[in-house]
Amino acid sequence: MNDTPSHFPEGARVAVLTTQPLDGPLDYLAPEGGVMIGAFVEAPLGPRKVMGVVWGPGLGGFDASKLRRVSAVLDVPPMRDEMRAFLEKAGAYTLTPLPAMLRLATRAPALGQPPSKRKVYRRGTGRPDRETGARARVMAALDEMGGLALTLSELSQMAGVTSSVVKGLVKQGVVAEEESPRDTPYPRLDPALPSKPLAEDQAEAAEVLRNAVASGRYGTTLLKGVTGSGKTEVYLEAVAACLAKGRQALVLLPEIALSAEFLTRVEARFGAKPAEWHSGVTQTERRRIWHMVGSGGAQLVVGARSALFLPFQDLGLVVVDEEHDSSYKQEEGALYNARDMAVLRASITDAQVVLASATPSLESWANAEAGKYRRLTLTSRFGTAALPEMKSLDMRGEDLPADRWISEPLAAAARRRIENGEQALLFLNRRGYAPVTICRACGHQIGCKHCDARMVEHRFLKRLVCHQCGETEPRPEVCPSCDVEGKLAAVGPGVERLAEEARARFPEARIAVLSSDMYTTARQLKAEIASIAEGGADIIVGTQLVAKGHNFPLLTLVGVIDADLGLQGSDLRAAERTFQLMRQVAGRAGRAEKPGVALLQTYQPDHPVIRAILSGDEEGFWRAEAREREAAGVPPYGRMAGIILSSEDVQKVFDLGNALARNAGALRRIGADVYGPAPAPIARVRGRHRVRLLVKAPKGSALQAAVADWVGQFRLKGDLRLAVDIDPQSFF
DNA sequence: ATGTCGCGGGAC
DNA sequence: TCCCGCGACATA
Repeated sequence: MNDTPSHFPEGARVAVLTTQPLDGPLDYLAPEGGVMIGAFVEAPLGPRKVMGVVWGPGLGGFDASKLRRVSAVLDVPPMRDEMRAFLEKAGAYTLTPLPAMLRLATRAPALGQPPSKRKVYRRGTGRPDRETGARARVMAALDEMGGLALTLSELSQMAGVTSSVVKGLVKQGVVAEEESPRDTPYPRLDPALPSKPLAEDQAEAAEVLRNAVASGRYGTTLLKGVTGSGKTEVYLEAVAACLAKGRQALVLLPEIALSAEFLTRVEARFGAKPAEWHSGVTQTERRRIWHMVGSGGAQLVVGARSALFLPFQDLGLVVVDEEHDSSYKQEEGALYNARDMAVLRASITDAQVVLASATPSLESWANAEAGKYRRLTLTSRFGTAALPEMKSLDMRGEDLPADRWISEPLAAAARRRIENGEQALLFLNRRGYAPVTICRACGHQIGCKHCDARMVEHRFLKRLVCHQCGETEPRPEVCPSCDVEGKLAAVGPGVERLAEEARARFPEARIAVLSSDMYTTARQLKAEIASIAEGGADIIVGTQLVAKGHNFPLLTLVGVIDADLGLQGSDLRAAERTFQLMRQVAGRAGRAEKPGVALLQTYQPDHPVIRAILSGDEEGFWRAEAREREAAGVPPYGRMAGIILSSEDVQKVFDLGNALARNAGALRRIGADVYGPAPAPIARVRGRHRVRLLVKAPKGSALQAAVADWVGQFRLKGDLRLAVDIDPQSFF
């Protein structure tokens, strides 16, 4: 079957894939001593030397006399066959050129170089000339480590001494100083430690997952359960089974930088912290993880989506927590959804996938419904918490002034909670101060110069911001249309304006605002969340930032200011997103020590989505949603369309890119996913321009024809490729 | 990505 | 006439 040679003798023709933005691998001659397939090498490219991977036998079709020789084989274990297969399939799936895929897989610094060293200290053989308290503490600290070495700062901190005490002991040979590579294995995790007691349905689900992992085969399970039903404990048992089998596990989290809580739970279950991979980890640590994952020195990685491209030696389980979360979509460079890539990768390495969510994505729901994914549902809620009671507040009967949004019943409910020492959340999913700025002199609404959206006033930032393409400008004093001064008025609510109203309505209460543009660093945000959780605020005014992650034990009331907000407009996924968001936000009041309530202010209490949210009839909702999509010709999974264009007329291509951005709203209405702002969908590759447009459309459908036709209007010479099936299951 | 080549325009 | 800077181009 497999006739690809695994070793190429000196002088043989080999294909080498580099991270240079070419179309694919280039042919080289194997170096002295030959080279293995998958080997990391250094190869000459023009006047430079670049890193690459031996991808296979030479492709030929290039003048043999012009071939150059691979200049060095790097001292890194070769890339495994399955990793190459994964990168190729994932690249084909997402229409991403292979070099860009390789870049994802080599996101660690100084790959080829030998590991840097640092000094470490352990117990030596000598005896101290004098016994002092400080010296005794150093010895005790080292004895406690049972032969494991410590760094100078770790040791002096543990012993509570200055570094000179340690240095003094080193001179006498009491403490041994050694050089040790920084790339050290992670502490062993012990899957045999006892788990938390599990409720009956948790125990059953855990057993199913343990058996699935034990099978050593591919399979995907959708693990569904409301907030607080104990999904984490259940999938940690799958992780335990995987580790016990000697295989590696990966847990993907959407907001990893904010997930200190999760790491603590892992430590409680397995006795040590796992490796942590996200954009915030240091270069040294990235390198360590990359190497340890490859050599088996890391059993469990907890990470962001890019952790999927680490060189696992034997990956047995991938958990995608909050699988519906949109941050699994990578929208720059390579375009992919980590949820789908997890399924693909697992199928290649005979691993299990657990997709965990309280509100699964329509795609996963459809795959479970079709029998492609196993489904496990957790119903009982663990501990004392109960599902928050959910009620609608019919706003048609409320007589609110035009610049106020908190209804009387909601304000009264919030007041009662605060008086009890509990917390209330006022939720409005709109960043900034006001969504519309209108000129009272001429009626002009300030729009974005680069796309079809309106500019949103952000008073905190003192700017107008486009939420579609990211364009910002200072807040103008005069109307850009009629030049009249002082007539620009803010219309409609944003979270900043809601906070203003809350401060006026509840002058005694401590009010915290949680919106992403108020915090410049994740650290700041993390600190604010922690302080709120400890009771540092009475009222939280927030955007969807509060829907995720952290648990607020004092929060017993969730008030949704405008539950209909997401249902306006004609976004194809509006219903799905609103349903998920409302259930998630309401769940924030379900984790408190006392039973909570969620109040949804709405003008359409009879809207089917609002009714589904209130009744909790998820199955019914998904079925209706799937039917509706089918009727619209837009199935949960569609096709990815890639358009590769020749640049006969460069300006036209850029016009297309700008048109894509300008018409992003219109495209979304027909079900297209437009990734990135203005020229982002365009990549220039060797004189040709590549535009990628992701469309969920079945082959041969009217939608697909419409997009092709639309692109055709630009009269570009190029081929429209509508090829790749986007359901990861269709790959195997 | 990035080094090289070739060309146009400005300074001398 | 020289040289700088920019864009196009090729990389095996």
